Amino acid sequence: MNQEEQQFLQNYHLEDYPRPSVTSDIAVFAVKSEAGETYRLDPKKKLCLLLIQRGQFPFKGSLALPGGFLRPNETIEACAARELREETGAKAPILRHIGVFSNPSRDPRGWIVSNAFLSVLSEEILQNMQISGGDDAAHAEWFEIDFVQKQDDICHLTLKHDDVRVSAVLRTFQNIYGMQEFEVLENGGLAFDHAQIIAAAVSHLRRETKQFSLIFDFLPEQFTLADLQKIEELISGKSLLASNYRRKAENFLEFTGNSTNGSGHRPARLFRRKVS
Amino acid sequence: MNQEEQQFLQNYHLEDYPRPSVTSDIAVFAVKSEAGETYRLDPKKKLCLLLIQRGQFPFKGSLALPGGFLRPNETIEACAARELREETGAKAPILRHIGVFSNPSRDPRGWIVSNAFLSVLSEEILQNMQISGGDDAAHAEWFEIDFVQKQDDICHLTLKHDDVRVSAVLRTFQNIYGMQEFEVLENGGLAFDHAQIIAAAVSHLRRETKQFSLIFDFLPEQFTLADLQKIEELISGKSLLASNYRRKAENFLEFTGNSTNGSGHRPARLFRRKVS
DNA sequence: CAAATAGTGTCTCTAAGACAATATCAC
DNA sequence: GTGATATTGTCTTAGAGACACTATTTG
Repeated sequence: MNQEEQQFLQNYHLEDYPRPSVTSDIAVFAVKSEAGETYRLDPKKKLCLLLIQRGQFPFKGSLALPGGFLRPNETIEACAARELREETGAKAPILRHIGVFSNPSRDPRGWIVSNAFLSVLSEEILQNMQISGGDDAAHAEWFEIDFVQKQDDICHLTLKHDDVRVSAVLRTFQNIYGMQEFEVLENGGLAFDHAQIIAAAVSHLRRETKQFSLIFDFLPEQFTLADLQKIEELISGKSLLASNYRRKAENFLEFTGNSTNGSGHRPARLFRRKVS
Repeated sequence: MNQEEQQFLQNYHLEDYPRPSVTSDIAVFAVKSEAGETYRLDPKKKLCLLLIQRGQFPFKGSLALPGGFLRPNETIEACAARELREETGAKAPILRHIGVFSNPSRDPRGWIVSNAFLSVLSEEILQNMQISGGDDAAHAEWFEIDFVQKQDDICHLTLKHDDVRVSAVLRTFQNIYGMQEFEVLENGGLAFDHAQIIAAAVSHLRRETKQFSLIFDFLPEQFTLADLQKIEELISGKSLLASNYRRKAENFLEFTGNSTNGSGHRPARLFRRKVS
């Protein structure tokens, strides 16, 4: 670096120009088993999303995605991982950046650009984890999520936990630059533009699981083909024929040599993800 | 909004917390025809990327992607479109957000988070456009781009214009969150982390054209199957059999009723993108 | 044995790769 | 006709969807 450049940098002050605040918001998904199974029946499973109840203004008391402000000397991914850990106690093994939400009026506090992330936790990690609200969050909890595209381009997003139930309505369309986007018609009480971010996250998750990416992150190291298929069905919202799914999945799996037992029916072989 | 919330917002000052500057950088691709064709031979075509030569520090004189700072009251997409227009005179019909680059040391001026975009221009638009450097740019020019993955995970990026030639070397890997990423081994004189951004853009462009997305944006409204195939070949770096490509492409096309003529060989039917 | 889930085999249909053959223009 | 590109057809192989059938466990 020459002297002229050093001079330039010394006289250059980023603070002289307007800057937004930057945040990460994280949509964390997991599949949870229902406790109440009867003899020999497999446990029911649900696709869940981690939400916090906001303890502070704005949107105090509303449900929101965990997230927070980018700090100096960290990347946006590190910020997402840190905020998730601080607000919920969850340690994210994977993170996918799914979009930037920069509508100038998206936050009543002012000019805040949000980076949306998608993460996935396995039920195994879930059980060893105590989700807990941090300073900014009154409470973190798993909500059963349901996202369906009704007639035309109208999507219904439903989130349930015990007697708490949130229903948002969105419209999907192509923006002027050719990208699929969601517009919130009713936010159902969700904070900020988080209904829109959740819709984008589900959409992204569906794309990735279909091609055997992200789907393994829902499962422990060893799992059965039925486990894998159930997750694909939960996420896509469609039911599949086991024989065909098995054939397709086999390319991505290797047999561990182990099997399940004590299940009241034929044991299932346990597989793990093939490294390839 | 209740009074308590109003009070909160009045006392809340985003400026009390550290904030980064935020920029957009845009990788604009186009296919350009070579002038020197002989009788009856189709013109040669090249995949090109729009670069500017920086007129200011830092990286004064280096090649860089067009881009600039996010301003109040605009979305990050609007910022990308505006900067592209200001710096090069190009009006982007499409824009794809391809990633956020937030390494704290990526810019010597300080804490700057960059949003990378991908855009595509048709040769038709190209001809009606006078690319011109704006205030920040000494010069905007189209560079023939070549991006190949050699043995293992090493990628070579080459950019050529007349006697100017830039060669960068990158390594591709999965980051700790499971995403494909590029690490710059030699930046070949490109400014900032732009070699990394260009690699991500090419990678994204290849994914999208393969599924008949973005590919039509290179072409005028009416085009022949050979036009379409040539672009797919330029982007993917592989050559295809016309008969097979035709069969696959037909699902996305509709015949206009028109044909080419005066080309010295059998006329080709002109198609347009099927709306479906 | 019955209930419940695991796993195999096969038929059909569609899509993709390879490649041969024919068509049509300008000179 | 020749050179160049456009277009059609066909053979083969790989993969997905549908579905019938067999296998193995526990109470």
